[in-house]
Amino acid sequence: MQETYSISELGKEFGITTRAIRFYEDKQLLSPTRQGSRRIYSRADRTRLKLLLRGKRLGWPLEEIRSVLSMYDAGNHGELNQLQYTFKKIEQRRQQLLQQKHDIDAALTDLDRIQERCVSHMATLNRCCETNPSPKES
Amino acid sequence: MQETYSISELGKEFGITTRAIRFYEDKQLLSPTRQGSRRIYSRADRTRLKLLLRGKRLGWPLEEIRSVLSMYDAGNHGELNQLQYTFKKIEQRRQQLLQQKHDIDAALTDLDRIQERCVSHMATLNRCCETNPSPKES
DNA sequence: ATTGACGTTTACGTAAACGTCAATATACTT
DNA sequence: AAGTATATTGACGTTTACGTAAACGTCAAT
Repeated sequence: MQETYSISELGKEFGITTRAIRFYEDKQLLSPTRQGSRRIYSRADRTRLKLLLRGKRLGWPLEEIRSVLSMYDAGNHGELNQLQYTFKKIEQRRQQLLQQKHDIDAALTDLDRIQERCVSHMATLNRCCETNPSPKES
Repeated sequence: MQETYSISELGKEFGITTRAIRFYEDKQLLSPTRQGSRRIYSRADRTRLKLLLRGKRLGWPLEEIRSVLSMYDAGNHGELNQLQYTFKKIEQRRQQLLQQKHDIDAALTDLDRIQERCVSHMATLNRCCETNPSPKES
């Protein structure tokens, strides 16, 4: 496992363009160090990117992803009010995630039903016009 | 429960603008009947809209939502190849949903950890400067 | 010395998903 | 008849999330 990564390495690993990665930096989601003008990504940076992409798969806009990523940083320090605020924010996020989970379960149930209907209709078609009656081994 | 709905009724019920609803129609996601020029939404139309919004909560682009909605229609009829195609598509969608579910579980676990760290740090703060030592009832 | 791979910034383009008027029509109410 | 509420289409604007060049730097290998 490497210590640092170039921008194109990360791009290849995660299947995104370097343009996208630079864009995320522009939006304050990443902040790699530099060697001259070149970006050097640490393991922590890589993890951040990974989390970012997970957020994307869950359909979050970048702005929300940014606020979630800030929670990862904010859990350890800061003043009492800040921590309480973070705590609350996390609760809200949790509720949204549970809502999404319900939506997923509902969608999966729906897909089950549709697939069943699909199968039974295919069976009907097979009974109606038997062009391919139980193939035997040669 | 009503038989039909106006566009603004649906908008209010689901917390979206009529502009959005018309936009969805423009994109072939809805197709209400008309009374003159006015849109009349049936229960089936309402259900479709509900499914659409579920897709939105899961972060799907409208184009994907359209293809998913078409599965709901396509399960019952059509030729064998069509049904097999639909079947395959459903499988793909199922995989994506399972992926999302994993992402959600991972995110929930992360939130747990952050919150714990939050709490323990708050406890530390309390031990350090006891400005509010265990309030008693008056 | 040049080629090629990789990197940089700057700038303009674009698709998706609506928002925001404006002008107009229809329907009900007072 | 006039006002109010609700509807329509059409056109243009906006935000998000990048894509797509353009023009240039850097370094290693040929």
